[in-house]
Amino acid sequence: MTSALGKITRHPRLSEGVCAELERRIRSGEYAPGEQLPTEKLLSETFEVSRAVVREAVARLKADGLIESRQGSGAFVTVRPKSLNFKVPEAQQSQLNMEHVFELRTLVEMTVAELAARRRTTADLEVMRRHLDCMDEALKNDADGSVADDEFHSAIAAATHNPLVQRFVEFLGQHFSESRRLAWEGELRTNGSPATAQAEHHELFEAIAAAAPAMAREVAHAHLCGAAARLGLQIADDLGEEGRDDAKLSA
Amino acid sequence: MTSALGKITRHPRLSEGVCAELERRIRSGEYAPGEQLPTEKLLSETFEVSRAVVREAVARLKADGLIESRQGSGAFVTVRPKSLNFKVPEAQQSQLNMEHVFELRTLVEMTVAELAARRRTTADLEVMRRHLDCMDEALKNDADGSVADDEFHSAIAAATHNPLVQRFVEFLGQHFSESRRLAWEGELRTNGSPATAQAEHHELFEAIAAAAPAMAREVAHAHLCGAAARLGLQIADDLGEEGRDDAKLSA
DNA sequence: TCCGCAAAACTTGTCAGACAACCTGATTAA
DNA sequence: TTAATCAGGTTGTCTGACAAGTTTTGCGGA
Repeated sequence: MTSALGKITRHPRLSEGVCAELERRIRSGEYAPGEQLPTEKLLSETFEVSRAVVREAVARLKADGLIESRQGSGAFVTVRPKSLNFKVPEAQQSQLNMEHVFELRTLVEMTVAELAARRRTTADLEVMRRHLDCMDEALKNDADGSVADDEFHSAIAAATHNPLVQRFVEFLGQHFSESRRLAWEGELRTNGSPATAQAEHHELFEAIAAAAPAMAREVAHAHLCGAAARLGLQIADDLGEEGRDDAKLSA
Repeated sequence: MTSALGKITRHPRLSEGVCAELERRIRSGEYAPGEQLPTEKLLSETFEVSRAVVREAVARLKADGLIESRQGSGAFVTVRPKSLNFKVPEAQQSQLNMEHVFELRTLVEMTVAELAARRRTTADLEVMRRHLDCMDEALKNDADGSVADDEFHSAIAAATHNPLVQRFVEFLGQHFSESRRLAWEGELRTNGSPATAQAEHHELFEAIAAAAPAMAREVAHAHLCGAAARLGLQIADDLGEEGRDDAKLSA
């Protein structure tokens, strides 16, 4: 029953199969933007499932902003995919994808560190200090400091006083929460990774506390590049080096 | 059957009301992370709706990553909201919120322009050039150049050769697609806004074409600050001015 | 022929009940 | 004590029906 395309695989949740197939058809352009997609009745017959399953799949796609439905009229592919949510492709095993995520993260957190150095209040600094101490403690006791690690980065983002920026930094950070726990608890520990990272954290904190934006930016860059390297990710190194930017021009 | 008494409002889609109420309870901590939330049967009785409605609301929250359900066991609030999607709060009317979005956008696109100046190929430049010409044309003919505007910014992001970065830039840009169309067609047009913006676009293109990262960053900053001002948004101006960063320190 | 308007025919939204698949905890037997 | 079994609860799916809203149809009148 699982012919190549157009059908749905049966074993997982039925609605997920329908959902995936519908999403594929929309993204492939088989259902064009603005077009009305088949009625729930027709879809349920096509996929050989009940209408309830189709409705659940459609509900999910509505939540994702891919389709809109009007009672009595039908369901339509959203004209301008004003998808109000941003999601990272599921292919998380992909090394390349993780490198892309990490580059975006680096790109953002560098400027975030810079802004934090300009905007941080003493209250912001206290929060950072607390999480920094937590990590120091964890380092001494061979404990897991990954949570404090997360929260330290989050505290820096909070110092921009832009809640959206903070949420985005947290969002990106979540993609590496596993990696970070491994760095604190796994084999990498014996490698001295946490100690190195913590030294960088101290540098970063000092730069922000000293209200030195350019330095904070630079240190954040170094820290994130180091973190990427420790995770075995290769990211381009052309993000930093503010000073010699346009020197390259003549070359 | 009879409508809610302070529970859920009835007029919109019934499932949306349930969804909103459940999300509120989760975010408020009433349903703590990891906790099992009430059974569908119980929820349907509480809200006085059918189980189908509850299921649809739950499906949406599952799609958002707030809850997970296991057949036979129950539905649980996701322990660490590893929400694999990032969404901007719905309160779009909020001026403050839009300013936060715009600041995030500025923050990202500045560095994106910088990266584009380093990584762009001649093919990338051609694409930018095409959209730039489109806008020139639209400017002459009093036509709508907002689509080309979108695509110009997207083309710059594409020149980073990081698809995730491109998607994120497009995502943030979508939040201003309406505003941008108004700028091209509405009252702002008589104000000369599109002409000013287009001049900045040319500058940005030149900087990227000349492989001048620092200049591209600076120009992008100016362009976005200008765009914010034209939209009546007030965003902080402490994002640019790389050169005199640490001069402030002594002050 | 053309127009206006009401009825018919869909389509989505909601409801109700039932069964299947699955998990959990308690009971019972070895 | 330990292991198998059973009963109850929970989500997943199915079926059929009606409510609410939209679109098309078709008829009567101009």
